[in-house]
Amino acid sequence: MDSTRDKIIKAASSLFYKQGIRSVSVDAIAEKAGLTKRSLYYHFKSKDDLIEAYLKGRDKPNLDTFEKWYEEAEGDAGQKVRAIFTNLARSARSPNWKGCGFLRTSAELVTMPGHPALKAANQHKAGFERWLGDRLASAGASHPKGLPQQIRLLLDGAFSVVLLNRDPTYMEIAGEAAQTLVKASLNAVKVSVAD
Amino acid sequence: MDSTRDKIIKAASSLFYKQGIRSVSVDAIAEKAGLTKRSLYYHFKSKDDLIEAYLKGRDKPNLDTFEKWYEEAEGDAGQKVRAIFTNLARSARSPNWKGCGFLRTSAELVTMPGHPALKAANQHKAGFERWLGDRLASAGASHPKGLPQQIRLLLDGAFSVVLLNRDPTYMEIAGEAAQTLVKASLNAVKVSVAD
DNA sequence: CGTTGTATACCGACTAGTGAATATACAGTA
DNA sequence: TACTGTATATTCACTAGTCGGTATACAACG
Repeated sequence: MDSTRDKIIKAASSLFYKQGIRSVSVDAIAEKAGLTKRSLYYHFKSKDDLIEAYLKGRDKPNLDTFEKWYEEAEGDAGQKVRAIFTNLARSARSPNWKGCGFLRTSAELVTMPGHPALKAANQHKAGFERWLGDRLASAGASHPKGLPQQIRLLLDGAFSVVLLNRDPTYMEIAGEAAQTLVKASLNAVKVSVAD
Repeated sequence: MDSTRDKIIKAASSLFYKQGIRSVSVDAIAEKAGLTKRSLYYHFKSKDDLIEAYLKGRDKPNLDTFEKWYEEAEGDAGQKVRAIFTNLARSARSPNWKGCGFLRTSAELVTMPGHPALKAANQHKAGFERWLGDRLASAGASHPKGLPQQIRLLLDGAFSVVLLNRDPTYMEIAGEAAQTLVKASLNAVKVSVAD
């Protein structure tokens, strides 16, 4: 039993992800949600408000998916990180896959720095880094200087590259690189402990 | 002495890069180019045509800049690759910097797979990988399996991340990671030769 | 005379957002 | 039980403006 507000967010999210922000009209969202535009404007004060709600609503589900992929993977931290990319590669093979909604929205809203949706996108990505840093730290790679950021760079790079060339192989390549970096970081710790 | 066509491409490129594709009207481009819309449509058959010309026009200049940065850097291949990211970090500190036009365009045109502009973007990125692969190969990292792709992933990742969070530090972090990967690849070759 | 290029003026479709009326649900009260 | 007040939620019809693209005309030039 979705509230009306939830129905609107669902409709908006689906359309925004599929087609982008500017190319989706408020009319289209209202129609998909099964109500008139005027009703939509009763629940949201503007289209910008809707964009923000879209990204805020994707934060937890996305993070939960990463968490699940990481947990159910076998092996050491490097292999578990790599598993995220492997799973993403599988997703990317679906024709419905359209890259990362956060990144695409940020590309479209360059003219609006400070837009609340961009803040939400930033918080989501920062949350991912924090989560990854925690996992890595508890795996022994204590204080892996810049490692979560490096992996995030590979992840967001893979999103962008595969969106452009539609070759999910790049997702696997990014996964290999991420595993290499984790391994290098663990070795560095081992060496410094041995000294 | 720019031809009318060149003036139009310049105006379009400037506006597209600054504001994105959909948010720029053909009227605005015509005005910036100093002619009427009807004249613009004499030289280009559609806005899509203009988008394609925009990206095609950016291919060589961008590649040349990378080439220059690589050549003028000191040190081994790893350090030269890293220099590209360092230079990019400097660019990214300018308020006019708006990420990678190819990537942003690809994010905006998700609904138009096969769009000629997307093909141009793909060719540009493939050209970058080829160029990088050549440099790496002649530096001794012969057939560095997936290395140019990995570095491209870091590069495009850095474009996307810095566009979102406006923190050029990530450009440097990507540069470090790229250097690490080059070094690891060179070592792997050394080891396999020693065996 | 014909080709190339420019200008004015316009088209139909679509845009985000709003004014004003109305339907629905539920509280207090006689 | 029946009436009334009020907040919530929804609808239709509309505004004022923008969009990509075009019909028509005409000027310059070889």
